[in-house]
Amino acid sequence: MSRLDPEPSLHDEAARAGWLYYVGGLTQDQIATELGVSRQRAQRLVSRAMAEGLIHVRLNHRIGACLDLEAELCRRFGLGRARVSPGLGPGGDGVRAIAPAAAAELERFLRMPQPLVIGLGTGRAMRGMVDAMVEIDAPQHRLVSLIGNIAPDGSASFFDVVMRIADKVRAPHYPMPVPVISPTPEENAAFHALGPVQKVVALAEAADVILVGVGQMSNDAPLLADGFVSRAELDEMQAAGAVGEVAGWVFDSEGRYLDLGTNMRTGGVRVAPGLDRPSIGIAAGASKVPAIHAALKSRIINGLVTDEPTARALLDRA
Amino acid sequence: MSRLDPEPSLHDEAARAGWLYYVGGLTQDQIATELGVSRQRAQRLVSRAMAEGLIHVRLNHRIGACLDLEAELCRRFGLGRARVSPGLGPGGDGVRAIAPAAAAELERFLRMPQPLVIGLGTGRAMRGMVDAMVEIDAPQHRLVSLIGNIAPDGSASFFDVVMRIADKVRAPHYPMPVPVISPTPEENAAFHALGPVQKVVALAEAADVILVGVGQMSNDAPLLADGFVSRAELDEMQAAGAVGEVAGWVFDSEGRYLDLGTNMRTGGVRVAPGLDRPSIGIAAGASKVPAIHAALKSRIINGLVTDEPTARALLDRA
DNA sequence: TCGCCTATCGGGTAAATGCTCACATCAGGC
DNA sequence: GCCTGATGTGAGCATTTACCCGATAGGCGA
Repeated sequence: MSRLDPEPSLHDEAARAGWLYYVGGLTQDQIATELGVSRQRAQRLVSRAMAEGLIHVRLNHRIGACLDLEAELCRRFGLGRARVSPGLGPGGDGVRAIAPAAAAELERFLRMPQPLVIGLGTGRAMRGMVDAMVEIDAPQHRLVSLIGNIAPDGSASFFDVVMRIADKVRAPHYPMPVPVISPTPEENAAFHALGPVQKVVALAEAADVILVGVGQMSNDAPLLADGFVSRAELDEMQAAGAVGEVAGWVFDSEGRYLDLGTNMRTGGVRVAPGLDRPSIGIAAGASKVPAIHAALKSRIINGLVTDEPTARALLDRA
Repeated sequence: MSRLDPEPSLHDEAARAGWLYYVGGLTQDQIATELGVSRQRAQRLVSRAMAEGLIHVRLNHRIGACLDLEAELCRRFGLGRARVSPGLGPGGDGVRAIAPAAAAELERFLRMPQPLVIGLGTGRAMRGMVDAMVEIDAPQHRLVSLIGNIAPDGSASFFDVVMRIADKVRAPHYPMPVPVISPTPEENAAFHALGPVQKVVALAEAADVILVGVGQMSNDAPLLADGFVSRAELDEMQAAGAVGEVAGWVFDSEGRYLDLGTNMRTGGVRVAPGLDRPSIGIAAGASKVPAIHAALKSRIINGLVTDEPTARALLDRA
């Protein structure tokens, strides 16, 4: 039936194979016949469709245990909103578990008709969220990055969360044109003195909704791994009680931002504790529990998307 | 089907197994270990999760060939909206193919903030649509059935599309409290003279959006199979040129409603040709091509959700 | 033009999956 | 008390899938 098509692209073919497999329930053998390719190619197309995120799978059932955890999180931390995904077992990846729930949460805001300014952080969890979301037309909103988009080594691949979302929803987006962390406080101040930067900062500070990842500050902190902070500086901040960071801003176990280390040179805007607007953390994983707990305590975040084991650990702590 | 016997723990377990399998990518063996059950049970839970629609799969890529068909359908029939799903191959089931697309279409309307009156037909395609849709809170809308909900044999299982949707979106719904087809025109008129019926009819006639299946009127017409029309009457209507029906109202190959047969005794409201509001047909299958074509010609429907082979057949015909 | 390098292909195979069947359990009726 | 049908369970087995590997073709620089 697709014999008349001039040249279906690889993506088209993969999408079709995935469709036949997951929706149609055909075997890969049947797909191979249908598409006129070998079994092996059909198998590759199917797995490619999945790997490239052409196929979206969602769970349409709220598991009781997760609902209970959500209610308890809301109660214990006074949250406006909590979503708990089922865990993926011992070897499971927290980000993978929460990505669909985070995407649903983002989509919820995107589908609101009134124009919103949506402030966004970065990180693996945010990236997972983007990959899991579907395309929606929502040009009424504005997407603003809370964090600088200039990395020390110039690589920007890590910071395209805002761009990728904007791409999927066809909404205007505002990257923060400053270094994530400048070499000196002076340079950081110089950047922030620029008119265009101030405009983006003002927009970010007025964000109606904030979605951020939460980073931990132990010895394998992402800030260290990605080269934003030196070992010595990490030691200094740890000594001062650092347990986590949101949008690059480091805080202690009570969720108070520190006045030292990289916090003196971090670009972009910090999420103010105790906002009345939604400020939702997207984070899961045993190592992040102290960081999430601190951010919840001081209400840097007033909403949370996490997974089952992390939720349990947070509640055990309180 | 299992709506009446709620088994929360079983559902939870199935949902969890499906989650681990489809989202987590675990093998059934690992799931069995994780959940502490036998592999066979894990397998059954996974397949149950799929069968009961706990797991939703959607294709997040518009295949080029389908987009082309959509554009061509819109152009050729002056449609406001057309959606074409990839076909499912020779043995494929059209309803299964279009269910996700139809669900997405319905969800699009449901997510609109302004209150809508949504008129709905029945049939396998509509039923598939409901099963494929996710739960959304949309209490601002009203769902009204276009077709009577009293079957000749009293069974109502076929007519709970509106109820099921209302269930999923927690919106008020208005069944049409008349027989689908009354034994005599007089009885039908008597029903329609009742105050409450007139209110529902008025609501249905003012519907902002209409979603209907399209039935065919050949010798294996659903109206005959379900006992709404006798063989003799079907013959009579076929002789008069009947090729299809929408919400029980039979029309000829030009999409003109007939003035004979069951049309004299059909309850509910007929979809007026040439409405300016969206009137979307949900239908696929080779046997329905003449019926769909007729409905499109007279603009009983001005939008269409169908699958690839049906779309091609419709275009070949024009 | 040659030769290398990379991506893809198809065959083969071990692992994973789903299906059927025989049996256990249990509630309800005679 | 015993039958009986419905429902669920585990084992075995055929089918299907995922992955490894050598072969091959096309791109690209020398």
